[in-house]
Amino acid sequence: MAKWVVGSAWPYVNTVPHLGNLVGSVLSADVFARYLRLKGEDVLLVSGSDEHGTPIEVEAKKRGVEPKELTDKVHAYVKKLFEEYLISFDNYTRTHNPVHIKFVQDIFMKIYRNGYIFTESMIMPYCPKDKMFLPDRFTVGRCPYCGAPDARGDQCERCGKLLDPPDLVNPRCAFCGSRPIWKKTKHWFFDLPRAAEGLVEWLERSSLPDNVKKFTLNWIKEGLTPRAVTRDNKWGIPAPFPGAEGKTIYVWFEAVLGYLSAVKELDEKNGTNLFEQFWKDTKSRPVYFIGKDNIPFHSIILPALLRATGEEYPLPYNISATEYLMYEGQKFSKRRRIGVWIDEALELVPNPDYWRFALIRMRPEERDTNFTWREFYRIVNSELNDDIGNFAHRVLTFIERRFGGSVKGKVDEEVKEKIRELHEKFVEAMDKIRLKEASGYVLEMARLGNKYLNEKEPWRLLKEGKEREARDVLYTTLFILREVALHLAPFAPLAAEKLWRMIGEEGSVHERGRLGESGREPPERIGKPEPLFHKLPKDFLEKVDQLLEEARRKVEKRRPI
RNA sequence: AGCGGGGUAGGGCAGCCUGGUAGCCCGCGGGGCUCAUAACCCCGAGGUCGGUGGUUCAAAUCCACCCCCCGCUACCA
Repeated sequence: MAKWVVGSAWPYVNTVPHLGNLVGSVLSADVFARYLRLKGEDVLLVSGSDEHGTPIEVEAKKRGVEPKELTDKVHAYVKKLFEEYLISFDNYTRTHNPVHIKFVQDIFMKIYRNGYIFTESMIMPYCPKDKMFLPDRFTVGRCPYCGAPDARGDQCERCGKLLDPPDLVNPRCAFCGSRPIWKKTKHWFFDLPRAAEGLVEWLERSSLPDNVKKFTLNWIKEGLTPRAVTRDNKWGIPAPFPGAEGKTIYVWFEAVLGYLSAVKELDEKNGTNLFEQFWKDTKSRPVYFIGKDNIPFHSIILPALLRATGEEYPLPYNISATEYLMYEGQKFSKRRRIGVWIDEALELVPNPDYWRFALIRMRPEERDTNFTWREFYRIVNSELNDDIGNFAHRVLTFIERRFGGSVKGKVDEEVKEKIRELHEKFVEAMDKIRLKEASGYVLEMARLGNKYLNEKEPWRLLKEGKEREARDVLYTTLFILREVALHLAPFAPLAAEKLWRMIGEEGSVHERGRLGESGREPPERIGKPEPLFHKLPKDFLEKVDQLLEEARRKVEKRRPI
């Protein structure tokens, strides 16, 4: 039995996550973690709010509150939302917690002592009025190429040219508009090229997915360079290096360490010894769920950081980097209000199973995919409700009405064999983290059941007095239903549990190791049949824009940001 | 601009690595069944696989160039 640390990218709390964020990281990680538990593996699912960095500091400043005050609220809000989506975190924590802060400082001091940190001086724009160094994008001015008046220091949005702050004509501070001065500052750099030595060999031999492997190898081929790990921000983790007072650790270099500190935090809370078991054993298996923009931080930088401590940590066992979910053909955009945010989604359609299943069915595993309402409607109404829900209902009501709720017979061998094949395909896909593909096999099970029922026509058998044959047929479809519940569990936990009870099973379908019971015969006595799902109304597609507007208005009142 | 990923029936996607009658779901047309939440099952129509050129007996699949979309490109997370 392996030890798995399943980590999902840490949501940055300057905003509420949208559906694309959800499917790319947290939801996918949860589905995978649930699958592993179902297989009987030892799993820790961890993530948390990424709350340091300039954008938060700026937002807090704008509101006249302390950054902590702001992130307290957003963290609580987002954490509750993930609970509503039934994300089964073992620890959903935050980067501004004492355990993480100390852990990060310890790690960086080890790296420092091992000689992977050096300093370099640089000249940066500094706003005398706000008393802070200005990150590139917070210095604005006239673009030297196209003359746009509000070009940012990193790039001109009008002509797309990449800039450096000194290029700007009449530069000014993005917050107060005053003219920045150029001031010398010192930063601490991480010697990534040295720390990453040997990682190429690991990568080439690793079984990481093609997109991650290729991207990373290419990234390395283009040449690794030392990266600045300190910032002149106030809001963040104080850099522990001698002489670095007033500096903080760049968020990217500390948030990824949260996968480790989150486990440490569990130990401190519960007096357990999980960190040793899950993080200090090189045979344990860290798996990360991230978006495609995030690959090198997980495939290179985190491993290099850990390696530079001189201690032994497991390398990434797998990294599932999804492409992007688009919204009706466009990019999700907070500013332009394009898309659906996770609080609005539940306000609009309150059942988390519907969103979970639909999002996994649209999961951008190989390429960008498109969230469309039409597709959402199709998945909920036709896949969940008709194929699965109605199959369950027709089987169970038939057993209730014609057999008084109890049936026992012989399970069709051919069906058993087909289910076994689907189960194997399911496991294979899941192991490769092809969650969308795996969800398809659950549907195939239900379709197999529907087809079997249509072909065998037990209602006709009863009329012809062939009661024993009818019993065999119904017991066989009950067998299929049991498999549907089992395999649906990671995707739609509520419905799977309900179905599990309705077929008369004991305990919870989510019990550890339950997937190993695939192929067993179902109980004889069923529970009370009830519809598993309900369709979205026929006029849903015509009304959805209006409904979304209403949901958005409601949700915005309680949103902290 | 450079690098990476992608462009396959009306919609959503798989196939491409390991060339050889183009596949799945929805929608549409026809039929069947009546146990079921007007659900289910079967049959059918619909694609010159972004464009051009090349390699090959044979290309969605390999190569080159072009067009469009997405991401990354060191202080934005």
